[in-house]
Amino acid sequence: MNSDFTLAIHSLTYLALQPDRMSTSEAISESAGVHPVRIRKVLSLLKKHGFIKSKEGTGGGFIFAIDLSEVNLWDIYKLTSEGALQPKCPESNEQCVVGANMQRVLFAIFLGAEDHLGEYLKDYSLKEIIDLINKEE
Amino acid sequence: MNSDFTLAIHSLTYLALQPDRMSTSEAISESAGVHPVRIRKVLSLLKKHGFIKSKEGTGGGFIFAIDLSEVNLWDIYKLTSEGALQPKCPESNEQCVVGANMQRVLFAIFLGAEDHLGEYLKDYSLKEIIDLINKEE
DNA sequence: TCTACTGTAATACTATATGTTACAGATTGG
DNA sequence: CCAATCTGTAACATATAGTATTACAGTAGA
Repeated sequence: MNSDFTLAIHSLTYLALQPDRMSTSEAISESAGVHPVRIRKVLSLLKKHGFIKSKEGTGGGFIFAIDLSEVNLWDIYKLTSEGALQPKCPESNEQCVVGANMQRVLFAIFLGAEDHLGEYLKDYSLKEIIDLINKEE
Repeated sequence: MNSDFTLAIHSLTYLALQPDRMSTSEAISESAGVHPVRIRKVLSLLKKHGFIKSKEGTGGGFIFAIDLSEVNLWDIYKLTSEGALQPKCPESNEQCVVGANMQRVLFAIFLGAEDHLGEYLKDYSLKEIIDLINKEE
C-alpha cells in the first residue's frame, strides 16, 4: 500500500496531540519526514471529509475537527487506499475461457476481501492508535 | 497488489484445465497476455513450493502436481504478495513521539490485518475459482 | 545433432509514487 | 494598505517499482 494512508494517520495523530492550536503543514512534515506539499494534499482530502479543519494565513494551519473515537483506520483506508488490495490484472486473451473470466472472478473475490479487511480495521480508532503510540516498547 | 498473484492463479487455473498434458509457458502467456519469461518466473516459484511440476526440452512444459482442492488463494498470496498490505512508512523523525513510533504501531496492526485477510482467502480453493470461471455471467 | 522447451540473469522500458517549484488566494498584524 | 505567513493546487522533475525483452546456458526428445 502507498504511504498516503500512513501520512493521513500520522497527521491525524499529530493533530490529536495538539488539540488546542493550529499545526502547520511544515510542522507535520518535519514529524512525518516528507515534503509539506504532500502533507497538504493528504490533509486536503481529510478536510473534505470533515475530519479536520484548516485556516489560511498567519497563525493558520490544521486542527482536529471531531472526536478521536469517531475516526478509525477503515475510514482512512477508504479515503486514501480503496482498491489497493485488488490484484492488477493484465489484459488477457478473451478467446480463452480463463483469460476471458479471470479478472471478473478475482475482482469479485477481492471486493469481498476488502470488506473483510474493513471489519478488522474498524476496530482501530484513532484513540487506540494514540494509546499504542504512547505505549513505548 | 502487483500482478504476480493474478498470473499465478491464472496459470494454475490454466493448468488445471489441461490436466493430462504439459502446457508451455508460451501457451499460458498467450492466455494471460504477458511475456512468457514472466510466466516462467512465476511458475518457477510455484514449482519450488510443489504446486506444479515442469519438464524441459521438446514436449516439456508445466503440469499441475497436486489436487485442485489442496491449493487456495491464501497459499498463493503468501508466495507472491506477502507484505503487500503493509502501508509504506517514510522514515520519520525519531525526535517526535509520533514519528518515532508510527511505523512500529502500523506494522503490528497490518500484520494482524494480513492474518485476517488470510482467513478470508483460505475459503477460496482453486476448485472454486474454476467453478466461478466456468459460471458465465 | 537439430529442435523445442525451461531456468535465469541482465538489461531496457514504463508506470506509479514521491519530491519540488511556483504561485494564487486567505488571513493577520503592523 | 502592505508585508508576512499560511493553505490550496497545478505543473513539472525525479526516484522507485513493475514489467517487458533479450540473451543464452542447460535439458530432453526425435
